[in-house]
Amino acid sequence: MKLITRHTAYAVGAILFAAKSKQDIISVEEFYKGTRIPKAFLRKILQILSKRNIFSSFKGKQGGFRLRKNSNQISLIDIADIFQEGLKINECFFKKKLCDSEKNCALKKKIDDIERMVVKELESITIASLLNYNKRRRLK
Amino acid sequence: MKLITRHTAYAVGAILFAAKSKQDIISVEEFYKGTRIPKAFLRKILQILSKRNIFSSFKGKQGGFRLRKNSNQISLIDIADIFQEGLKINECFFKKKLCDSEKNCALKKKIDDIERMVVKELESITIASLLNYNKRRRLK
DNA sequence: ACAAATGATACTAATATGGTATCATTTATT
DNA sequence: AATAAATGATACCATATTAGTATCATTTGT
Ligand code: FES
Ligand code: FES
Repeated sequence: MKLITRHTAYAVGAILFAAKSKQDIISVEEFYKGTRIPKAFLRKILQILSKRNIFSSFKGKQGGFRLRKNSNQISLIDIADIFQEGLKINECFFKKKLCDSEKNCALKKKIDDIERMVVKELESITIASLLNYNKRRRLK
Repeated sequence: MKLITRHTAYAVGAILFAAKSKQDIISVEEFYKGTRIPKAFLRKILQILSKRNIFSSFKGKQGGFRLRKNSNQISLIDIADIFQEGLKINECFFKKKLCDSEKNCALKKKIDDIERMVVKELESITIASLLNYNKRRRLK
């Protein structure tokens, strides 16, 4: 079904790594060592995340990225929004005819409802909640 | 987000059309007139739906397709299952490393939960419920 | 015999996703 | 001042998925 794409998942991976790290500024190289996400790709993702203020970035020697928000202030929906254009609600699946108008298209209405549910769920999943999940498991 | 693809939506359109029609056997040409879904494509979709026992098909002159199930016995999940391979639950988004093992990957767990929710919702949307929705609107 | 239908299947086109490469710019260090 | 280590911007390529067309074979009513 692909609720999230690899971009999103990788971004989450990078953010999780940064959130766990005690280091302040982390370079792509270091992210790579921690996550094994292909370096060039990872870099592009981090650049985008910087532009969107999830990270701040520092050029030049000793440069890298610093997580800019607290882990409970970042939710999956934020990340998915950045990388998945399609999060916007779909338009008419048909080219009319099936339903008199898009406004009272049963299929569209129902699917839109589900999408809204999914969005709400994604909102509720924060980076912090992911960290916690892992921490809890580790205790057992 | 694309919970359903065009294949699925078209299939639903064709099924709705057949369910509403008083005609018994309907040819692709007639489906086309009713739905304006591209004929060749529609035909392929109907063929697939026949193989999957949603329609029975009749070759030769006066042939076509007859809806084989009652409209409350067909749910969106049935159709989506046929046309969207990806309904199966996703595998690891990464190539390991981020999480120790796929079994206790927080991200995957949470996304899987949402997917199961979506599946349940799709199950609850029957062709009959779509027909009803439209009927109800029309009364106002 | 023929025309009107579907079956099977191969092919093409468009789009979205995933990923790489390169040159420009900035900055800490020496 | 020179250099090396970093990101910024951006163009490009590769792959997969989705969407759609075309064609030949087969069946069947008239
Ligand atoms: S999907 Fe477009 S009018 Fe129903
Ligand atoms: S997504 Fe694969 S181990 Fe977490």
